Amino acid sequence: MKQLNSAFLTRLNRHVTLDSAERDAMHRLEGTAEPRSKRDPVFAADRPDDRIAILRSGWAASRVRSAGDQTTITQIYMAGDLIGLSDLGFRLPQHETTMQTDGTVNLLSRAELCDLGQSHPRLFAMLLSQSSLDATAMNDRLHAITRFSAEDRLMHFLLSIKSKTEQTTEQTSDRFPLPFSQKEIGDALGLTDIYVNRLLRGLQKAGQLVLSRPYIRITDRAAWEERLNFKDRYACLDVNWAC
Amino acid sequence: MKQLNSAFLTRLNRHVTLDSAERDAMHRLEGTAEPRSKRDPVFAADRPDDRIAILRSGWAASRVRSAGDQTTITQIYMAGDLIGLSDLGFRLPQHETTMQTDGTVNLLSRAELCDLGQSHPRLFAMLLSQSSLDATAMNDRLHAITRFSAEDRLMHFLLSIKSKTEQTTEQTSDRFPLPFSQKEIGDALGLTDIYVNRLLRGLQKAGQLVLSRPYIRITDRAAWEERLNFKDRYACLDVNWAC
DNA sequence: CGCGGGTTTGAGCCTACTCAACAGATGTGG
DNA sequence: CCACATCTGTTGAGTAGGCTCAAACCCGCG
Repeated sequence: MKQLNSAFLTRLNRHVTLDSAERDAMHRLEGTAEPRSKRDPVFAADRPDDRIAILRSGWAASRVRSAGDQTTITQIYMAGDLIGLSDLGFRLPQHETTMQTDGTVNLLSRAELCDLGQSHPRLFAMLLSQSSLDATAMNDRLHAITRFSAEDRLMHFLLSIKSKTEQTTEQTSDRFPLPFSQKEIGDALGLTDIYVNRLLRGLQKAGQLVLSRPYIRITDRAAWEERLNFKDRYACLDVNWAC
Repeated sequence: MKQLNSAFLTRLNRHVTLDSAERDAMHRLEGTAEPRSKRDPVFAADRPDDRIAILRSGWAASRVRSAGDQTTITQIYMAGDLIGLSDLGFRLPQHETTMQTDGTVNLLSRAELCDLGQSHPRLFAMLLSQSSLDATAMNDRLHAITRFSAEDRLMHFLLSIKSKTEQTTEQTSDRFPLPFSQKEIGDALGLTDIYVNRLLRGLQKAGQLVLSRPYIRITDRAAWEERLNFKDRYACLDVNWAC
């Protein structure tokens, strides 16, 4: 299979068929890929940046921090995700986004984004769809963190990571990567690293989980989804509404 | 002061100056207002609805529900807010949105939204800005719920409601409306109604709060903002980036 | 070899929950 | 207009889930 040049398009490709003009527009837009190492900021930290990024490979994460070591991981990005949409309404980035693994990104300015909106409204609609998907996933996550027990929260987190990896890569194996320390998982779930550890060990001991760093396998995914009433939003995305 | 016809424009008006063509476009788009009573769904529940709504007056709220009475209020909307952006990527609404007070809404189809994008890209950019603002507020909220103590969570909630009301109405009084039962506040914060009650009474007894249903007054707002390191995102919105 | 980041385990504690009961509103039908 | 049902708010007593503190272990790395 021919490797598409655009990570964003690769993602969309399973939902719509694009004409060649649209493909070309995206390719031109994405330009060249910049490498980033683990822990690097996605955007250079030194200057006010009005750009957005398309993550081409690797994982990234956004954090909110407050007094002391109070940290929350608010977003997790994988190949094809758009980074910086939530900063569009501000002059300065409100979010701190760093690479979670080594990877590459494409940077584009808001002006380029605008041009896209006018010349290819359908692509723009897809962008909106994608961002609505993120918002929906966020709502689900908020609900899980707000109302679930610690164990259910952890399960929900793992299921949603798994769903998202499936959106990105063609992969039928149950095994999927989990490039987070237990502390970081805690920061995503509102738990202590220590408690995350206990939960993981517990699940592993109960045979529900196989942990082989940095990979993980959920033994009986269907049972978990049943138990949590998990909805795979990624699976029912529909971007064919553009005029 | 002349009352603008568009709730969305009224909101934007403090950030940008719009030309008359843009105003006209919005007015045409919004069309007529439909009344809704408290607890009514914003969108008619019976048919798959591909529309989005602009809330013209009153408050609305979105909920996520899971097994039993596990409910989370994920979004709170006030006059001028756009409802349904997070469903754009789906055929069926993923979110259950109901009126929190009596009010009125304007409904528009996705097709109309698309037209707007092409004919008035600047308005579209503002729409994106607005939605990025919501996403940012959501991230802050996630952080608060994830890492704050119950009392801090409640304070954060009240501060953000207050900030949002200021965005909507020109109001210098410290007093602001809080059209939620204690159970609903709990659903927004991940707390029990009983515990919300204890917290509210405690704060009131400590003189930090004055409660006169359905209004509330924060006695020393600055102190709270200091304590929580509260950032008023609404205040620093910048929509002047359209090409 | 020492060092630091991540993981693992134990013991004790506190925050926020549960259950229960009642008082006040609000609303509804006769 | 009252009687009844329901929703909301208030308070008390007891419980437990997830936290804190502390210490060890593992592993890669300089």
